[in-house]
Order: sequence, then structure tokens, then C-alpha cells
Amino acid sequence: MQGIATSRDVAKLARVSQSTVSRVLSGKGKVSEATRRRVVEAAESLGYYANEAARRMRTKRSDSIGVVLPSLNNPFYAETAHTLYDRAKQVGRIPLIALTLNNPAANQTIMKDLIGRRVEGLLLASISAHDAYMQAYCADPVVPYVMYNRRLVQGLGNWVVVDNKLGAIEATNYLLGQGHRKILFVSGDVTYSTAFHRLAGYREAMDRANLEPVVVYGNFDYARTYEVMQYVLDAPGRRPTAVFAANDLMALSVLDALSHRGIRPKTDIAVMGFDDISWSSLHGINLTTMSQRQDIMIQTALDGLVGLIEGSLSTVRHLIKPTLIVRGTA
Amino acid sequence: MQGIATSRDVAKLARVSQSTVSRVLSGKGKVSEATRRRVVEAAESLGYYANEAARRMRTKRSDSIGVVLPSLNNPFYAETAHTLYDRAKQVGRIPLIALTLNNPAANQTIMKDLIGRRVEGLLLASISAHDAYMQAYCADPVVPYVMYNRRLVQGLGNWVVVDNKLGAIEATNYLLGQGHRKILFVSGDVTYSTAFHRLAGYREAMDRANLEPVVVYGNFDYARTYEVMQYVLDAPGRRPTAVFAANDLMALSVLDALSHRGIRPKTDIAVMGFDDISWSSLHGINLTTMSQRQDIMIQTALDGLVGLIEGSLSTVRHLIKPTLIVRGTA
DNA sequence: TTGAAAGCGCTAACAT
DNA sequence: ATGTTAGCGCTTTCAA
Repeated sequence: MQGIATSRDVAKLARVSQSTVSRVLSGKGKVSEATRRRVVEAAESLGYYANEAARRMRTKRSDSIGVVLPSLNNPFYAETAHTLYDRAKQVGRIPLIALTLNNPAANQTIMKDLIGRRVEGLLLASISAHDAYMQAYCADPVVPYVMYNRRLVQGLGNWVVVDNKLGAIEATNYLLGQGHRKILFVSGDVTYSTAFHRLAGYREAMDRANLEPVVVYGNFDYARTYEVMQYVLDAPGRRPTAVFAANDLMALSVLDALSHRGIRPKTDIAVMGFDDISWSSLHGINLTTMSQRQDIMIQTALDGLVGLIEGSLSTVRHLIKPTLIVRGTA
Repeated sequence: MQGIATSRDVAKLARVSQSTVSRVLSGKGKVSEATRRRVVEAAESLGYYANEAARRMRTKRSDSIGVVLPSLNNPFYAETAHTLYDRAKQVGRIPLIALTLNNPAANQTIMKDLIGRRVEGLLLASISAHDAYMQAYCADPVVPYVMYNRRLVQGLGNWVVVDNKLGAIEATNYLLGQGHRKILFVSGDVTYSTAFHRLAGYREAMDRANLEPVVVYGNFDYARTYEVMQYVLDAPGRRPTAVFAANDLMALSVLDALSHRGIRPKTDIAVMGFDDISWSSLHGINLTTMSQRQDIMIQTALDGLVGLIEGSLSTVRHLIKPTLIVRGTA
């Protein structure tokens, strides 16, 4: 399978020069109808496909952007990826997606690999809050980048993130407004800014209400959260009247743990999420949550990245306001 | 950002030849410790990243395999993609994923694009049953390929698919065994072999039982299925005692439609799915379904593809037996 | 309108 | 142990 025809082969068969082949196939430059026909036929009969690597090397453009996501098992990121494929096409780019699998160390390796592939820009959705490599990268970026959803905790560099702290405060306040006093927070992994800021928001709201914050760690993981909930529910004395999970995936796990014990959401224990993934709106789930409106976020991030690539922008910083979506679980 | 350092720059700075740089950075060939150090330092201080396009062109290897998926919003494919990233790494390959968004015409364009990128192999998960381009491609493949999950209906070429017909027969028989006589089948888009064969299996099982098959079309789509279910549920006379959905995504939609009307799964209407995506096992959902054991399927497909690429295999055909997973909805 | 020639950045064969 | 050289397949001047 190594014998894919080259433009030279096509040229030979069509009895023209390589440059003519290039002109015909790219549609640039003037070619007579007769030769164009010969070239097209030759190309087809040989099953010719232009070698992207060679084209890239010569033109020094790749039209691709590197995307680093934590995982595709979390629907939030699967939806992100899906939307990205769609939107990227509209700005004439193709996304090259890589996954860290939530291993903070993997990020650096992946970024380097992507840069080696000469992506024109980087959309980074899995930056851990204190990533040293990323901090250095911000100071002297090799390729334009936008951090998406997760960012460095100091706020360095280019990013498009939701206002996680504000969102968590509003969510907690909503639960307080419903009369809850024992509100359990199921935190994500605080090495990520999302978890860090959501936890901070919850703490602040509880403090203001003079209530004791109670935190357990689900680390953004479905299975882990399920386990933790077993512990919480085992002793009736520990039971909260409301659970605020730092993302929808964990909230779904909480709902599942409740359901397994016959505990009814809202009626017995209120459940609040964060993200508004598409599953949350199903009638059977009907999760009350803070919405990230990710289609808008992605569009913003992509437009920002393209702006940086094309030089029309020098900084990209968008703190997006989340919205409370009240459904049936709180 | 166009000025990424080249190996020539590194060589100049380290006062060695380009080949030495190459040797140091690839770890092949003998280099003295002193020069290696100089080169590494030079590379670091310049922020050097090897240009993949150039390397590829020279070595004629890309180490990447092209993957065509229908969508990432269907968790079945999101999970597929996730597993793929993981497994591909283990066989030293990196997956280049593209989406057709269930547009059969997109497949050809995407395949050509991927071939242009000189992927070493193609994993095709969105082939429509009568795709003319694919038929021609099988006869004269430019790059080795394996069709995954969906294939050409005649069974041409290389593929790894579940035995959809058998699965549908067994699922239907199970429902019959539970005493159901009015079993509604919610079909996927029959331009795909999965839908075609599952429908055929359902039909065959119903025929054998001398029962009337009743089919509606959800086209593998959540929203579409939800609509169709409204129609079905509106007239009590139309109501089946069991619903067999051609995939889990549609089954979830069915469950959701039932839940919205206060109709209890199993107790009022039994629901059966196909795929066993991870959501289906949640306690709150607890869907009875036919399992595809996709980790095994992916491993099989990947091993097969690598075999084709490396020439150790000439054909790959695996018809995988699905397993009935009885949970709470049927 | 077409062709000849050069060169993108890398690696591997060959020479030293 | 290190350098020299050639060439992967394309596009793009420049010349004809």
C-alpha cells in the first residue's frame, strides 16, 4: 500500500509537467481545457491523492488546530468535541483532538506533539491550575493558544472560561433560598481551576450564610462519586438535605446513588449540578444545574483562537456568566 | 508565530551538523556525551520541535490511522473514540478522528481527506450499507481499512461487526418469552447495516411467532425517537406492551418519553435496547439491552487493521456475538 | 499556457 | 563519532 501515486506520476501519464498538475488540481493559474482534462483523467485513473505532508511543508500552512481534552467519557467533553468538529469546519480549520485522560502530566507531552505537527493553534481544555509548563508556555508561546474551560489559577494567558465562582455562589444561594442548611458539596479535582473556583464559590456562599461547609471529593469521576456517596448515605446522621455536585457527571452519579436506595431527588434530598450537559435535560433525569452554554463558549474560543492566529487579536479573555437552570431535582 | 526553529538552526547553534541533531533527538546512532549535551541545550533554548510533516515525508511513515465516526453525541461512538485513543497508543499509532454527522455523502470526502493525510490505515465506522464509493474502494483499496460496526450490506471487504440479526432475534425472543405479543420496533436508519440487520432480526423472530411486526423509525436519533413515541403513545389503542429500540440512545429516548407521561418501564411497557452504552447500566436507567462489548470489538478491529497494514493479515472479518443483558426495563 | 528548477525540514546512506 | 549529500512530493517563482 506504499505506492500511492504522486503528482509526478500524474504528470508523466498526462504528459505535462508537475507544475501543470499542481495548477489543475489546486484550481489556481491558467490551464487550457484540453490539458486540464488530460490531467484530471490521469489523476483519476491513478487514484491520485495529494500528499498533505508535502503540501504543508511547501506552503507552511496546516489548517489544523490542536485540541486537548481530558476525556470523551464525560459527555461535556464529548459534546465539546462534537461541536468543535462542526464549528472548526466553518472557520476552515480541522481539529486534531488528543486526550489527557485527566493525567496532568500528559498535557505537556501532548502539546509538544501537537506543536510538532505544526498545528496553527491550540485549544487547551485540560490545563491544570498550576501547570508549570503552561505557565512558561504563556510567557513565550510557540503557537497561539486559548485555554478553554480550565485555566491557570492566576488567570495568566488567553482563556475562555465560565465564571465558576459566581456560578457556584448562585447555585448555593439558590439551595439556601429553598431552605436548605445542610448542603454537601461534591468537589472535583482541585488541581483544575473549575473545581477550585466552584469549591471557593460554595465556601463563600456558605460562609456568608454562617453555615458549615461540608465537602467530599468525587474528582469529576462517576465511579469515585458513587463510592463517596455510599459513605455519605450510610450514616443517616451524615445525610445532607441537599447535594451540590461540581459537575453534571457527578450529579448524575449522585442521583444514581440516591435512586439505588430509593431516596427521591428533591423530595428527600435536593441535587444540583454544574455544566448542563444534554443528558441533564432528559425527563427521566431532569437535573437542576448551572448552565455553561458550551456552544457559545466554543464559538467564542474558536473565534478568539483564529483571531490570535491571524494576528487580529493579541489577547483573548472571556469570563462567561453561567445561568441557573431550575428543573426537577432542586 | 511562523518562526519555529528548525533542526538546521539547532545544528548551527550547537556547531554540529544536522544529522547529529537528528541522531541526538531520535536517540539513534552514536553521539558523544559532550555533543549530545550541546545539542539538547541548543534545542531547548530555541524551543525546537521537530516538524512532523518533514519527518513523515522523509520516512514515509505517519503512524496515524484515520477514524471515521458518525457522531460524538451518541455515547456509543464517544466511548468508541475514547477507547480508541487508549488502544491506538498501545499499538504505537495515533488516531485521526473525523465525523460524518450521519451524512452518508460526507464519508467519501472524509476518506479522501484522510488518505491525503497519508494515514496508514482507515477505521470506518460510518459506512452506509450501499455506499458505492466504498464498494469501489474495497475492490482496490489505496490504504488498508476495516469497517467497524457498520458495513456494506453484502458483506464485502474487511469488517468487525456484531451479529446484529442474531442479536435482534434473541432480544425479540426474550420479549416473547416474557409473554409480550404487541412488540413495537423502533428502527434506526436502514441505510446502515446495523439498522437493516436488526430490523431483519426482529421481523424474523416475529414471523416465526406468527405475530404482526410493527415498526416505527427513530433513525438512531434521540429527538426523532421522542417525537415518534409521542405519536405511538397518543392513542392508547396503538400502545404496545413492549418496545424494542434499535439502539440504546433511542431506548433512552423511549424511556424518557414514558417517564414524561408517568408510564413505568417494565411494569407498564417493557423497553429493550441494543449497544449497552455505559449510561444504560446506571441504576436510575437500568436498561435491558443487547451488549456489543465494544472494548473487545475495538481491540479486534485495531489488531486487524494493524495486521493489514503490516501485511501479516490479508482479510479481516469478525462477526461478534452479542450478549443479552437483563436489567430492569424488560 | 506551460516547463524547469529550487527548496520547504527532515533522515538515512555513505564517507570520513 | 561526526559530516556531507541526496531526496521525500509538493508548490512556486521565473523563464520561455
